[in-house]
Amino acid sequence: MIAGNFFSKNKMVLLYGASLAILLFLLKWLELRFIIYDYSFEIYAGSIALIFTSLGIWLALKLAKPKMQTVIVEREVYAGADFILNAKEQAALGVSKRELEVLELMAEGLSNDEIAGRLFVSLNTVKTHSSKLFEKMEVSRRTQAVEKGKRLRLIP
Amino acid sequence: MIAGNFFSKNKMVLLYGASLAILLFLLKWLELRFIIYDYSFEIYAGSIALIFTSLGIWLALKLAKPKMQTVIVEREVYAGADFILNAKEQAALGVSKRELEVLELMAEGLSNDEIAGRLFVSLNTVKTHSSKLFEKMEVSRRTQAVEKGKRLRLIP
DNA sequence: TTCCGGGTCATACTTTAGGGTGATTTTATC
DNA sequence: GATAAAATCACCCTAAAGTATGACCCGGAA
Repeated sequence: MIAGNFFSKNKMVLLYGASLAILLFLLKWLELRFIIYDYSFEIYAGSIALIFTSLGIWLALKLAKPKMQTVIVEREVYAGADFILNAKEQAALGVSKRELEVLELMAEGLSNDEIAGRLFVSLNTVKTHSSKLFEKMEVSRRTQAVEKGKRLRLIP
Repeated sequence: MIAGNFFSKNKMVLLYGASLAILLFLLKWLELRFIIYDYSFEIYAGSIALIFTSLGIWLALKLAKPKMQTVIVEREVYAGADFILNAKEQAALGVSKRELEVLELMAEGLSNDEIAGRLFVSLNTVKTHSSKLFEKMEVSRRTQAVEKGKRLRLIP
């Protein structure tokens, strides 16, 4: 992409040079035909113009180069910071705080054993919590609990 | 698109050529009017150099401008309702359509057996799909797969 | 004080999920 | 038509999840 642009730019410069040369020759020809004042002066002026134009181009390209390296790639930040717990649903289902904690960790994809480690309790305790949670939420699997929990806004 | 670019570039060149011709003619005209090449040849040459250098700079900047427009800013606010599958991630992970279907049903909280019934395939097939899916997604549990799938926008 | 709900833990058991291997068939793709 | 990828299915085994039951502790309410 960048190399392509550079190539096209060079191409442009060359094209410009060619057209300039053609123009100058055309001028020269016209000059020779109609007004022949100073022969060597025209060549001198033309070459000066050519050289300094190319110098200007080169200078500008050289100076503008660092300016063009603005490559910005922005990705999403996974918004959803605005989570408010649906306390009514929680109360309606009779889900306790601890059970909600378990549900949250379930949603993160943790196993019962990992949840036990996270909450500093035994595996059996987590199992008890999850069992009661499933009963209260009227589901039979952790995946269902997570899905329903997200739907009822018990978890983000 | 490409033809258009080329045309506009050529247009630029032609425009430049025209302006160059005009400038040269103007110079010629000035020359004829005041006859400056006798005593101030240096001034003449210097002004030519100056004019054409700035012309070159201007030209180069003009041509370099479209290069700066290649900046693509991708901002996502994650509205929620409009789900668009992240095909890049799917391709990057090598997740097939069928595996995505299984993942979707997993996210709904269905068991492997239920997924098998939904897709009219055997339980073993679902297991194979899920196994490959987990391998590709680099997870080890369905809950993790669902969580990561939602995060990478493979599923709503 | 008694009672109850929440939290803790344990044991035993069943079900589901997941890993590994191998095979066949369909479907693109070159 | 050969090749590769996807989809299908089976069997075996282990790990994890889920069910059932019982027990203990603790703090607040009746």
